[in-house]
Amino acid sequence: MATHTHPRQNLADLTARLRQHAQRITGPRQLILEVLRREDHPLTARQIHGQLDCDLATVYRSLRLLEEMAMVKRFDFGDGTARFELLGQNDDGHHHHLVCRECTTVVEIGECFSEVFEQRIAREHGFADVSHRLEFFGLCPDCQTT
Amino acid sequence: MATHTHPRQNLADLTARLRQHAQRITGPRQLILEVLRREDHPLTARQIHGQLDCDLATVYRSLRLLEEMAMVKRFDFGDGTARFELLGQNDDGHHHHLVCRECTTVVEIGECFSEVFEQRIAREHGFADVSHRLEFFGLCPDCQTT
DNA sequence: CCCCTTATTGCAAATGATTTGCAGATAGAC
DNA sequence: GTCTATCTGCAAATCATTTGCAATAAGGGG
Repeated sequence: MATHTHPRQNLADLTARLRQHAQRITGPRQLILEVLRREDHPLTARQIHGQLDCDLATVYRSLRLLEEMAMVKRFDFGDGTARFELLGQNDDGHHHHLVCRECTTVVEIGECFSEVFEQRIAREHGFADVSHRLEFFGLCPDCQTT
Repeated sequence: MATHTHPRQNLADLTARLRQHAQRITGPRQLILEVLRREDHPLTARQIHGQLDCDLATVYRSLRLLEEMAMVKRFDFGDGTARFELLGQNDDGHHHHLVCRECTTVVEIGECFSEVFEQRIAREHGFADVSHRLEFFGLCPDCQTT
């Protein structure tokens, strides 16, 4: 589970998962899943909305729902805009990214180095249920030729 | 430089540093430095403004200036609100935090584990000038008794 | 296949953090 | 003290995200 995989799940499975939790299987919800399914990288609500034909508010509402049912994971690259990735079954989606400061190209980083430290930090400070958020930033090969 | 220190710098030094870069040594700018100087933890612009008597916009403008001159460092805990900490001289301010998900109590984490990985990740993906952002989240001792 | 109830959508307005335009205020050089 | 460019305060603008509400549609029951 250390490696980040993109199983390219089929829509039927996704719909089934959606059905387990959500009240209604609606057009917008399926469309959002379709968009996320064909992307390898996290998308903003606005980017998703751009490939769809429904209200932006609906995109936000659906993403929140999908996040609550652990079908989607929210990432934060510190630019004030949330990004979303589809999660596989039984995947907690924990992984990291390497983001280009210039062009926002995203590389998925499968491994996680900080898990070991989580334990120690939790113990040292008496915290429970400790998780972490780690993202890398730099200049991608293309953007270095400035 | 691995440990995060709070030298509690004196105001004269801070003002001197401010003078090196900024155009004017103004009241608001000195006040903001004073507020940050007596806090051990990152503060939001609003929190700083609460202890001052100047416009919120001025606080934002000043923080931006101080950040540009590396006297202040901006942190992002993923809640949509930036937080700021005073930096010591020649301190890049790189360190991490352990934040309580309930009460937002912040523990400063001096050590950094990810530096080693930065190098490798940069090499593996051809990125240059790679940095990272890492924050831990959990439940502090007080908030576990729910 | 239609109906009915309730969840969901679209639209517009609200929110909250942060930024910006502009006219009046003020550091700091002379 | 004067003068001028840099600040500040205030109000309005932005941007991501949320929310109220009336209109719409999903899907269980007949």
